[in-house]
Amino acid sequence: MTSSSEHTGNASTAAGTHGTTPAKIPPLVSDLPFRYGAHLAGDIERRWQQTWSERGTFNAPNPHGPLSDGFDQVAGRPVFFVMDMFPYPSGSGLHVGHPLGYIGTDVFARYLRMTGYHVLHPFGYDAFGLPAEQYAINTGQHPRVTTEANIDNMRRQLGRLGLGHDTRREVATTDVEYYRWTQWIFLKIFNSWYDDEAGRARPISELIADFEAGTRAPRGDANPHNRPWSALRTTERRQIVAGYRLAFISEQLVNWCPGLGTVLANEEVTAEGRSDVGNYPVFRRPLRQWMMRITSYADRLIADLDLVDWPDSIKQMQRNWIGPSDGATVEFTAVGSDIRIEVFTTRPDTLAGATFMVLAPEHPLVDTLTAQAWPQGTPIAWTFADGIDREAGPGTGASGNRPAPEWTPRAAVNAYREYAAHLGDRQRGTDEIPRTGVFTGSYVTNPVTGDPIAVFLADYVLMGYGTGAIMAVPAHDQRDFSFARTLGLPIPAVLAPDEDWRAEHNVPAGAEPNTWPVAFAGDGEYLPATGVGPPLVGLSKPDAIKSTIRWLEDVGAGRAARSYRLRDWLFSRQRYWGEPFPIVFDDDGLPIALSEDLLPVTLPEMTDFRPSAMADDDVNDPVPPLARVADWATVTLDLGEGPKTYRRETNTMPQWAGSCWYYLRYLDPTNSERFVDPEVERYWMHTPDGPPGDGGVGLYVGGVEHAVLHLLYARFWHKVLYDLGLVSTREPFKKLFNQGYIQADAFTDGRGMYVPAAEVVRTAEGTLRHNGEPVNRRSGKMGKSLKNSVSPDEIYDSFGADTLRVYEMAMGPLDADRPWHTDDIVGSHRFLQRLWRNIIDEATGGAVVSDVTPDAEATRMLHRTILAVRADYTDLRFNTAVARLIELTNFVSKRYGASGGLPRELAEALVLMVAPLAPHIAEELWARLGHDGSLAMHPFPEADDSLAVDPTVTLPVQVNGKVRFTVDVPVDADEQAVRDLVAGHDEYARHTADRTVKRMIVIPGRIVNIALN
RNA sequence: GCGGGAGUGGCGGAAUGGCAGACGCAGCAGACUUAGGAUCUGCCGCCUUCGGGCGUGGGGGUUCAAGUCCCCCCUCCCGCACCA
Repeated sequence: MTSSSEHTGNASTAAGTHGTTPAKIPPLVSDLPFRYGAHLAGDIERRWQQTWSERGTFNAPNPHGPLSDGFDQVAGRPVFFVMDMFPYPSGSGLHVGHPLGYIGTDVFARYLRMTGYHVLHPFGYDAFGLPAEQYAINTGQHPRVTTEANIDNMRRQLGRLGLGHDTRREVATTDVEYYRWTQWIFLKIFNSWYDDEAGRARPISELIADFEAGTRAPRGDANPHNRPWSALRTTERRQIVAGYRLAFISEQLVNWCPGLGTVLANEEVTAEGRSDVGNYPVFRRPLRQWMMRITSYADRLIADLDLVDWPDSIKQMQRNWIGPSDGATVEFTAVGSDIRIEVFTTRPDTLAGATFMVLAPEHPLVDTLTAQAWPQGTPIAWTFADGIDREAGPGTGASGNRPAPEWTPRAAVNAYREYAAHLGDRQRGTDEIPRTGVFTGSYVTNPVTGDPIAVFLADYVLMGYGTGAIMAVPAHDQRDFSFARTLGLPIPAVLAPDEDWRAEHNVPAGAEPNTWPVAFAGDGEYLPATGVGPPLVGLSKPDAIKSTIRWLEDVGAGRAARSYRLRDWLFSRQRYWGEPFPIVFDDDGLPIALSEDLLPVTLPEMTDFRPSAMADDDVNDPVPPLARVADWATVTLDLGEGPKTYRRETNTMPQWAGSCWYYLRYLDPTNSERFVDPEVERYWMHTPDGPPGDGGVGLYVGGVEHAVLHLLYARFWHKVLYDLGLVSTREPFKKLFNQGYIQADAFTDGRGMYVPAAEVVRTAEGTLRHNGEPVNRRSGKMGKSLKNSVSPDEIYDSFGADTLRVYEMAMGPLDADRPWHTDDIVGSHRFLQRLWRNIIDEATGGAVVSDVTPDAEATRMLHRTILAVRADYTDLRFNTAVARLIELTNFVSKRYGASGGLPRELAEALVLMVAPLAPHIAEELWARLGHDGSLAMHPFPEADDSLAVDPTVTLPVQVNGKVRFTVDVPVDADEQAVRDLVAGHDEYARHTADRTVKRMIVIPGRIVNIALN
């Protein structure tokens, strides 16, 4: 799961005295052998990491099966599954921004263990896909080699952070034993169909059984043969069934990226029409590709967002991405033939104003509809709308504005389709986009008015949305309006604009719509209409829509419909480094699923695995690298009909496939019989008290960049698995949390190129320079492209991993972006140093604690801190937890620093509370305080509410809302006692002299406010 | 344009409607020091005639009391964007 979106900008965030990246900070040295510094921290951290590893401290036993050793000791505990979005093993290693979320989940998981939970916290690597393959190509190595090396490096860097993962469960999506199950799940999806009536996926065998039994007939659009099932040939039947599968091959207009040599999903293409990976141009072209029918789940993907505890912003992004809109389909019949064209509209109420129709250039009926000759009186403008190259096209004619005789509708349509296919970048713009299009020479009949209306092709109608055709109502839709203006089409009004709109656009009442500056898209009064449509005058918009839909259904010209922005998921890639499909083809070209016992289909070794280079305008079908492995691409198998030669599918699965289900494999990573044991799955994924089907990963932390990619795909797969009874919860991730990004100053030179931030120096005059040249500072997400990365290794060496952990948690709320300042880390280091010095004699290394009972104030401080820190950890507010712990540490060092050491009770509570944040130093202190073993499972300190309260409280006294003085009152003083005390105070007399006291408000334990006139 | 989020000291950030600025960095003063980028102590929003006044993007409002709730506006960030 790779992020490639860098967000830069906001140069002002880093203004001020901070910001320059300092030279490397040498480790702090000291004569005292047991002073807590980088050296000692490194020593402590190495030892404890080794101890945890040897003892398997963070191994979480399963209820049964191979990983169940030690389950008896945790049986009966509440269960919690904490998970990070696994990384793609980048070649450039980690920077300090990467582990932010990993530290967060580790702190949380460690806290949960100390509060009695049985915690599963695994980790893994998302190692297939474009970024890994591009890296391998760039370095001239095999992706398996680079991937393994990168994983090793990341494991080492993360290992030094002391993350408490159950390392036995580590998975990489590229492991054969992992991707065999990815292929297995693909087969489950391939062998399923969506039963709209049941509202769920079902095995394809049940559909076939229905067809066989005659209890269900194939849908009309799935059965072009128009014969009953019993009369169909085997190939025809297979074709029909293929049209139902959730994974299917389809010729679609896809995003073709010659630069990467592969097609891409919509989600992988930027708004600028370029690839998310590599920023290459992307073109639309029709290709036969694997698709996944995610659109069948559109409603459930929206509805079930109500089941999960996710940030509202992410839920909203998913809703927007799925983008449901309600309306109707309306059928128009062609004039002079019985061809029927279906359009989708959200405004059936404006049907009477539809004066033309527009098809997407790729619409399948275009050829059929294109006329032989231009109808009499066709305006010249309709025959070559802007966009067709007049210089090159045959339509220019000698005079330059009159079509030549050979400029037929066919020629115009073909020229326009050619033009539309080569539109690269999506044009942006907020206002007017130049409208282009061409007349097909055909007319259809408006079912309400009975008028013939012209059918155009225009690129503003998209094949992928609705039906790929629209009825154009220029008076009430801005796009149709500007198209009508360009081509001189009529613009009759269905609704009268309201006064506000007329005033805003300076339109007099009753003005002709073709004098309006823009279309009126708002709500207004319906005008009396001619024709046979339903009466709408006086109705509200929703009622008019309902009324029209009822009318359409009555006359058989349409029905209510819902359309989605979401497209089906383009699931194949013409690349090497991905999961091979468990699919072969026979002579009739229909896909055949391999049986489960033929899994895994392993990726063949290739020395030249690069995608076939293709020019931007090459219209040949791309040849995937696997197609070049001849002895792999064809295979002889016995699939029940005796040994036959088959052609393998040579595309590979997209990067997202492996990440769609890895959370399930963590649960049972060594299972060779199943993708996950059902009992183990229920144990970890189930929410004990929730409704049936409720549950999911207890906490899932990752970046916001996956809001509509991974998180949508994974939910889709999970729902298919749920429908098939293979998992027990409706949603995969119960709670989602998005950690922020670490920002860092970046610097550009005079040419606007980034220069390495580490080499920028601040001169004596305060200007920033690189190699003597002045540079500009801006801020952006830390990363290679901005040349502002800081490696965690540098920080480990200068301060230790515990300091880095505390710093990253203290910087701010976990979900907020925050700027990295190496200068600030020293504060976190000082905190740990002070904690250490409070307990350890820096000369001898021995613990110095006393057996005295903490005094009342210290006890109060301790119990208040326990209360606050527990709440902070529970709610992932680690920044305020750190602040509380620093406060307590500072307090006890002042109170007990000069005496014979901290009271043991205080020291131990402090160590235990710090442990989730800074586990190595905490373990070391715990050991030096005389304890055997790890504190990882030691109960977290409990607060006693009664000890946390102060017997007297200082109440602020406000006069007219401003604090003027304070009074000390017993904590249990009643309101009257407080009143008397305040009224008798000297300051009271001073502030109320010459004034009338209107009221005195006493909020016991909180505040007093005196309201004067 | 549509949808979402955020504006608090020099900086990062705290504040169930109840003392705005916890905690950290930076800064200032002092102690200990050959030394300090170590440690310790204190100060640290702005203005001030030292009474106090002003302060959470701007303007209104509700309230005894508003960073917090309501209305209007401004700026910035993120997502989507010809989706009929």
